[in-house]
Amino acid sequence: MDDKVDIANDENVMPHVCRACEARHGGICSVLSGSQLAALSKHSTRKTINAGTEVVGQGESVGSYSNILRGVVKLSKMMADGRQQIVGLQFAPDFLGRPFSPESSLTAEAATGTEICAFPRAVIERMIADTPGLEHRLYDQSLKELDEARDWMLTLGRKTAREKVASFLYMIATHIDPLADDGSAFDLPLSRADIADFLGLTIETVSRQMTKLRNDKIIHVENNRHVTVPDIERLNEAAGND
Amino acid sequence: MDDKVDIANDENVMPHVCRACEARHGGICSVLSGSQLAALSKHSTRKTINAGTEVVGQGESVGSYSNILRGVVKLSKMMADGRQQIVGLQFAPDFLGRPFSPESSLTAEAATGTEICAFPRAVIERMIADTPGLEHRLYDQSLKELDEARDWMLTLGRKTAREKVASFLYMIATHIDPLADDGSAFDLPLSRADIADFLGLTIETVSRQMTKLRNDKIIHVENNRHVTVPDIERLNEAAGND
DNA sequence: CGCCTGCTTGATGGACTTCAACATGTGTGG
DNA sequence: CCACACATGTTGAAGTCCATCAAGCAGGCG
Repeated sequence: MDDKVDIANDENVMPHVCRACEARHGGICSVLSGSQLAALSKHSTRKTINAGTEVVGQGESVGSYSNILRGVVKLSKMMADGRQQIVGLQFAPDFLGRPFSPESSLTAEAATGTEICAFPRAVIERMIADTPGLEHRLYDQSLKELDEARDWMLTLGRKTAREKVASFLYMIATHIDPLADDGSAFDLPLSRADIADFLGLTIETVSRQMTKLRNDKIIHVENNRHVTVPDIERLNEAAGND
Repeated sequence: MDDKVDIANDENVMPHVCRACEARHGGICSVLSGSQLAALSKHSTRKTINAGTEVVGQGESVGSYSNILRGVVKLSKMMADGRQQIVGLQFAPDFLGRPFSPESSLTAEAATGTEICAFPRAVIERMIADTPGLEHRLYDQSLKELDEARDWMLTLGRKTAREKVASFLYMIATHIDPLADDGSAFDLPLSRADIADFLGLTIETVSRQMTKLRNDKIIHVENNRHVTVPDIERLNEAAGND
């Protein structure tokens, strides 16, 4: 009844759906006890989201938070006249949502086919209040996102189009395939239009810089989406990071 | 001896230096008990920092965290060839430092004459571990900074030079003088060079856009630093926020 | 096949940078 | 007190990078 649960016993309480879940390793669920997982899973729903579908709209009130189980979610902001900027990409097993804010200041949209595990706002917020470890885990993610956002500000403000495109490719290469010290291949999770919105460029400029990087043998492209990087350090140089 | 301290008694323990301190209201110290303040103040040192002096350098290991008591601190990143981007501005009573990271990925420099209250890393980190309320307060600030960084990414990536300068002026006006619904006057905390580094522009472009905004009667400038805004809504429009 | 969507390539123009000169203010030393 | 250097900011002219406008290409699908 109280919270002094026997650990072994507690583990047995862990819901079936959570046992094989990716978010248990690295996601916020990794800091929850078996009984907490059980409580949470009662209110959670898994959803599959097609590429291009909006999860949360800019200015909408937010009813739920989620874990990303698979896929890539893009966070973007739009101006009244339609100009758009992608301000963040989130990968599994990131937590999706802005705690303590009743409405969203940005749009979250699936960039690829995506699977999420959604919980009602109130349940998560109560659990945050009760579980310092959970808040710590969320704080850690927000610090990571802040570091990434600031890195990206340097890219947006001071890099050339070529460096921007190279920076984007380098970021994707290291995120998708974290252990690729040398040689790396991946599918781009974003269309040219999305890449342009991420880099503050136009589609045409992105395309042109991609072909230039291809001509310079820094990348190799197949089917417009599949990229191989023979020497990741050369790409990093092209991105302006020395 | 233990932590069950009588509240009234606890308040009496509050150090003299903290009683009149701005950081007790709104700063992280606002969530600490009197005895915690006492423990912290034993290790704290007040410092006055002249404009232009570096507090922490990019890549340096960080020995201490601080509260900003007065002034404005700019956070910036620099590329190997000297290109620079300011990625954040911090005002009193913000907390200065990146918890859980042994070395800084950015440079912190006083933009104006600044006063800080510095604590050793270890003391703060131990106190964070013991005090959920403190971690929550820091989490809150990092969420606020993340929101600001993402707003700024839209500005850097998608706005014109005129809109960028107007956005900067609007941001300063609302930060310095939070209750100015209509009509507002302030001193710019940043030089033209700093503003350019903040906006991803050159000094000359900033200067030109300032004179255009002046000619359009959206702002009025005295002595290059003192700005008055007759109608804050017109400035907000010029910034592209409708 | 025809139409669509996503991507590439080319030609032109414009916004911002670069280079340069000039203005203003401030401190220093004769 | 003026002469001078130096830092900060403004203004002008020329050049460059990227956006815009426009056409064409390749793959998917009714």
